[in-house]
Amino acid sequence: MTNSQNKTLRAFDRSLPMALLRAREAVMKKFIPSLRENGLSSQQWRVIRALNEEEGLDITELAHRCFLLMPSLSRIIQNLEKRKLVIRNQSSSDNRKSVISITAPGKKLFQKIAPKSAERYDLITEKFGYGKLELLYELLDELIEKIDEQD
Amino acid sequence: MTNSQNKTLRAFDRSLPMALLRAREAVMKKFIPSLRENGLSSQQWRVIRALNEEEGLDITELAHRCFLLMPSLSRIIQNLEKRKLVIRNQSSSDNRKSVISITAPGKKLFQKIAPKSAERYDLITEKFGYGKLELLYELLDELIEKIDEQD
DNA sequence: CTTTATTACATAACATGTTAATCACTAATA
DNA sequence: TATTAGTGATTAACATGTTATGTAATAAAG
Repeated sequence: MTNSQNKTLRAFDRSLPMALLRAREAVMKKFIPSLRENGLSSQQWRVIRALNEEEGLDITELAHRCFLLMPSLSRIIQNLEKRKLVIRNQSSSDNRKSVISITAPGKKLFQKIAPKSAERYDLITEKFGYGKLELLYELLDELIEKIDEQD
Repeated sequence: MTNSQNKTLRAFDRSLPMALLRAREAVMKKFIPSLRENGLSSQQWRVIRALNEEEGLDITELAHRCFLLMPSLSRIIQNLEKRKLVIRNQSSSDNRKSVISITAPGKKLFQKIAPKSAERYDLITEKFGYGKLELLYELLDELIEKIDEQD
């Protein structure tokens, strides 16, 4: 019997979006405070982290890597730019493009926060189990893959 | 070797929050348009759905069930109230409490949208597999549980 | 009964999510 | 070359996320 044959929708505890939201919330809960202490939102942290991984990314590429929409990222970069954590340069080959790089203070901030992130990740790995975590990643990847090939 | 011993953080494709965010996005992607056609956001839909399941919930309980913060829910209810999709009543036992109920038009709207939601869910179940979906739910629940008992 | 603490909810302020519109620049075509 | 289409990025407008603060009602303590 499929769910659509039920007149009543499955309850929230069997709602996949809600389950994913709750899990995400649980994972990040204890890390957010250390970000806030350093004046960063989780989105700003994603940008800093991406730029630390690879310097000199155009905004479209950055949006893709950080899973942010362009308007959000546009504002975030303006914010980080004012705080001298990132710097913007015009692309020489295409004047429409801005190339964003992390600054020295940005890198310093990253170095300060990164251990907290790793520590949190290790704690979760230890508690939940490495194997299960890998399995979860696999399932999530496969779920996305199957849905995308459908849509 | 634990990850924290690496100087470089794991890349985004091994970031659990990002993986959960992407999965959630994939799941909801094709359902959002049918909500928008009916003038609802996904959060407003959660509220309508919760109230259809059980009428007469106070705002705090509603926030808990919909996994929304009170300020967000406060605005959402004001919005839905203006559109006559829900109605607010003062609690007789406690004058601080507002009891929210779904209206007849609200129910009608729910009935219109619910099949689309169920259809989407069935499609995902079919493509991904019922067993894997159940396994995913279990893993997510256990992840949350383990993290919560830690924190 | 009065003071104090707590609870339920609302509001403020700012960051982000989201869709649409705009603007500047580049590419393609007549 | 002039026109048109496409691309990269920003801005606008509104809903939501998030923390802090305010307010009224209730509960607890004295």
